[in-house]
Amino acid sequence: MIDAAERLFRARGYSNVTMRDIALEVGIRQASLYYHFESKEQLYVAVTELEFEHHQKGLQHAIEQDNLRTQLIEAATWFLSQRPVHLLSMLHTDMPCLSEENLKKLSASSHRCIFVPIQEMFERAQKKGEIRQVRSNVLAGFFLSVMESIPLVVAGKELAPELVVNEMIDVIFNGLKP
Amino acid sequence: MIDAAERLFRARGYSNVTMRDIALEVGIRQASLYYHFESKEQLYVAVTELEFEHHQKGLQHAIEQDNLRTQLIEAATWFLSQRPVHLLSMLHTDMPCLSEENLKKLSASSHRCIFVPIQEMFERAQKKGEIRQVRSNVLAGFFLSVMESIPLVVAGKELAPELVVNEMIDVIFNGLKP
DNA sequence: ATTATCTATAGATCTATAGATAATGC
DNA sequence: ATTATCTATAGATCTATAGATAATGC
Repeated sequence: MIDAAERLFRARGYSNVTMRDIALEVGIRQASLYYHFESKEQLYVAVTELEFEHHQKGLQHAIEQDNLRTQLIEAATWFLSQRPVHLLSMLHTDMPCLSEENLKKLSASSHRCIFVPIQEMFERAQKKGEIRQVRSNVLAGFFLSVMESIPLVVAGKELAPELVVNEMIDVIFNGLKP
Repeated sequence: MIDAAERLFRARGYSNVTMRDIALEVGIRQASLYYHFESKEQLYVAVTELEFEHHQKGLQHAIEQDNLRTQLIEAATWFLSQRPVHLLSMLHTDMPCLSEENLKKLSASSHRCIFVPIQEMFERAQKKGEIRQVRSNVLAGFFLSVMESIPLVVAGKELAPELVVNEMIDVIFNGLKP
């Protein structure tokens, strides 16, 4: 049930999924969903929060690596192994449909579970002298937005996502200079 | 009218804007919109296509620069001077609400007007030996997705977008190596 | 005569609630 | 007795159409 809702919300966005769509996927009637969740909004918030925490756990393995390059590759591998989060779409299109309170809750959640772990990878690498000083929040946004764009860049071509990730991480480290 | 629709669609997405919202913004009644546009979908397509062509024109100035670094800075400056396109959200959340035909039309439009111009900047720079060989479509996706994320990274902080752009372009050229 | 608006409303959804019903566990 | 479903439906939108009306241009 949570899983069906997650799949649909992530694929189409909050407003483009109806309670009927979710019920159909689960194999029950639309009204029956209200026995488990008090509203569509609450269902969305519950599902999305679990998803964020799931990613936080999934990123642990990447964090445990001992150098930034391996950390980023593992983080990218993790994201590619999961359903796309479409974080930018979520923040831009879905969140404003929610109540002020839920918006704050989910924004904080996405920040804590996804943004901060990546940001801290960069910060630790800077402290160890692995990379030079660039605002760590810029780098985290940079990395995450590029992750979001991979499905799009790959779409249509016979191009392996892992290959794109490698090329991308290589650019982050070595730049484009010849 | 086109402008009001564009502002609303871009700010909230196709499904979260009603014809009533647009009419209210314009100062007429909802039904009156149907004198000018045969449907909500057609209005969205018209508005969005104009927007893409507007960006194509705006990117011309960047293309005319004689080295990649200046081209990217001018392109970034252009995007920051305009309402955010939220291209990723559009492609992911809005487009699937349209008919097959309109979806193809707008996908092609966004590719031709926005993606290709950036991609060609990278390709020309590679031919001139300014940068090393990395798949140009990966680089274009890379650059555009990072542009999309800037409003988000900047949000809340007292951080100038231009500063973020500079840091970002510097990373693209020189990498993060110390 | 044409153009651009308006009012009114049909028809389709969508969320959410009320109350009935069947199955399960004590 | 509790749990999880169901049917039915109220109430709120939303898109789009029909037909009336006012203003403009010949």
